[in-house]
Amino acid sequence: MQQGCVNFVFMGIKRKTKSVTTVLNIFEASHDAKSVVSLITLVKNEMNKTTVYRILDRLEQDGLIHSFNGKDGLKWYAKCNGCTSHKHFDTHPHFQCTKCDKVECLTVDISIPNIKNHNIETADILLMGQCEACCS
Amino acid sequence: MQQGCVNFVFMGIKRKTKSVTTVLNIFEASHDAKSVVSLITLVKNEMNKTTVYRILDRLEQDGLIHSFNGKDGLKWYAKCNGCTSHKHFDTHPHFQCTKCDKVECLTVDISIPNIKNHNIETADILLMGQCEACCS
DNA sequence: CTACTTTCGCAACTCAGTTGCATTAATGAT
DNA sequence: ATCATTAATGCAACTGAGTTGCGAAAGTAG
Repeated sequence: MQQGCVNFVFMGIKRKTKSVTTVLNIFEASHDAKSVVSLITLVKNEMNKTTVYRILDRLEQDGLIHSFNGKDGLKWYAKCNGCTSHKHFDTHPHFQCTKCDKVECLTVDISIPNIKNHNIETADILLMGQCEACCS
Repeated sequence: MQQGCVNFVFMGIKRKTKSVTTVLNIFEASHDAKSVVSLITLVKNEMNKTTVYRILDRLEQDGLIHSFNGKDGLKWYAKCNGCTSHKHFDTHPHFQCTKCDKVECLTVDISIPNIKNHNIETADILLMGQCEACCS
């Protein structure tokens, strides 16, 4: 018998704790992506790093946020417009600034060609260069 | 005054040691990408892991191989056709199989759109799915 | 062969991410 | 409101990729 939080479709999150709310609020506040490392620093007075990792896992399971690797191989998370549904299907590209490291979700569509004898399911696309602030 | 190895344009590699030859031969033998982890295992009887990291660094400086992050954030290297020159300009996509983890350099061109107020310099594109062997 | 300098091996380290377990707290049931 | 259940948390210890410093080994020019 399932209990609570019926709005979380995949039941990654089953109890809405203070920590979960804190993390969710951060993602609501800005749609910019955040590295796990920066998130841990951001909430270090409120919760343990293990908790951060586990909450991010669960939020991703529920399709509320999505993850990808930044240019240094570190893990980043973001809540983009496409993240509202559990039908989260993600080929949208990300942009990371090579000067300030900021990461943005891009709304442009990049078409993935078919590759002979390969079954393509997803794509991670990371564009790199200078962001608006660092361009000028 | 520069010495030796005049064919290495950026002088990452200055001395052709046994270890360098070993690593280069691996990349010559197959154009499939290799993770650093697998390379270290492959040559563990011949050299130290620190040496592997340093040789890969130098070979990349010289444009003989190129690097990128795999789906788990681990570093991979490959020698593709485009790697022959020091004018190595790399937007070619990679493919990683979600079943067997194998990575291939793809020769298809994926066009990167311009992003408003952003200066795009490079792109890491990783397609994922099933490779030829794992499709059937 | 010698001198110079790159490269290597080793050991110790950093840091992201994980795991196990005991404790805490959110939730449904009473 | 209280109780029982079990998800979620904190902590400490761990794993594993990648890095660093330094003394020793080995290429290369002369």
